[in-house]
Amino acid sequence: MKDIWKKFDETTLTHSSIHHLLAIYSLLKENGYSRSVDVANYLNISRASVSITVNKLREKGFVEEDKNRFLSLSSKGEELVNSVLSKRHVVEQFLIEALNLSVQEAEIEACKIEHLLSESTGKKLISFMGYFLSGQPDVAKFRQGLNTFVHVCSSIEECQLCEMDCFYAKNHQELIRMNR
Amino acid sequence: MKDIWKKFDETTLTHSSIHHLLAIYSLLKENGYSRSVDVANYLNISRASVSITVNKLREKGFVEEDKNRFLSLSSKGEELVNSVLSKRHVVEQFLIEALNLSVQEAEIEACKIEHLLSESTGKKLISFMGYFLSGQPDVAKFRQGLNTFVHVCSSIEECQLCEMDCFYAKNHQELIRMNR
DNA sequence: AAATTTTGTTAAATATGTTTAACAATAGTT
DNA sequence: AACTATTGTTAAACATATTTAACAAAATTT
Repeated sequence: MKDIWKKFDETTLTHSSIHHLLAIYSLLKENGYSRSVDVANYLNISRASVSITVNKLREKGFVEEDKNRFLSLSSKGEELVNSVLSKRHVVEQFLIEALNLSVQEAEIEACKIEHLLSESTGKKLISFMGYFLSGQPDVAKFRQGLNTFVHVCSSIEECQLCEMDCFYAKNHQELIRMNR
Repeated sequence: MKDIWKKFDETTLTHSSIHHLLAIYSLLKENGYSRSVDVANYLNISRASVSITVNKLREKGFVEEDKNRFLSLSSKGEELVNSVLSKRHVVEQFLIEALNLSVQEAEIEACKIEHLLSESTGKKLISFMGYFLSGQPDVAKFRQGLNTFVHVCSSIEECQLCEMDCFYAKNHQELIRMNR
């Protein structure tokens, strides 16, 4: 019950470690190989830092290293990367298609939260987006309505959407512009 | 362009610090006052840790302390708390209403991402949920369709929603159960 | 083969957020 | 007033992730 706020740090791997894995995956896909120095350049951090992190990831069984120190992902590592990339991808789609964020904004936002979403939430969002992108007539009408809808703040008591002060009202005009 | 993954740490305050502020806010609302020891008990961490963090928050101008060491939020602190609570609240609503998460699950997921969402994304989600909860006939039809919709994975090439392997397919039956 | 560059590691430092233990100051009780 | 309990701070320690600098090993170039 308690300590919900501590779940933020209760991840299998840290944000940083996960991005080491994502880097290895991307480099393998792009170049066919991945060494520590490539990861360092990819992530724009020092070789020393990568050395430490990759060794930990190897010890934990996410990464494998061959005789020439070329890196690859274990099946465990691949699974994690797949899960994170899939979640990132749906979140991006939701932000772009449902909330009208730009591709760049969506990329930034999705990268921050991708690894924090649970597997089940990720799957539910995939299901939601499967419907949202299905092209069904009811969905088309909904989306049309969504694009022309203008949310108006009622009093805080009535409005289910805010706490304390009205967060939304602050930049209402600005938002209308962005939301188009 | 680069270093999108580093934005994770580029927050005004850390997750931990923000939860110190949220604790002070909640305690003030609940009890009318808030001391360091109350924050420590609320967050279930040591007094020592709170002492250090609260002093930093005071130096940074988010927290004020009176002669008797009773804590309060500055306007800057209140603004941040309002923003975070508002974002948490919409995210929870989305997870509950659109994705059918339980209240408990939604609380956990929202707490992890609340402070990471940008202001503009928060507002766009509020607008989206304003429409989603508006009760309009088109929305009602959409939601009906959503609740009966079963997402089926096509091949990865066709499906826009996955990367690498199919993340969704793994527990398809399980998901259908959960999504009801 | 020798010289140079690239790559990976290690050590020392910084920053954050924790802990426990010791201590000081304040508050409450008898 | 004296004792006890509560509260806040400081110090030392640990964990994570980063840096720079020094060094060793490997690969490449001349």
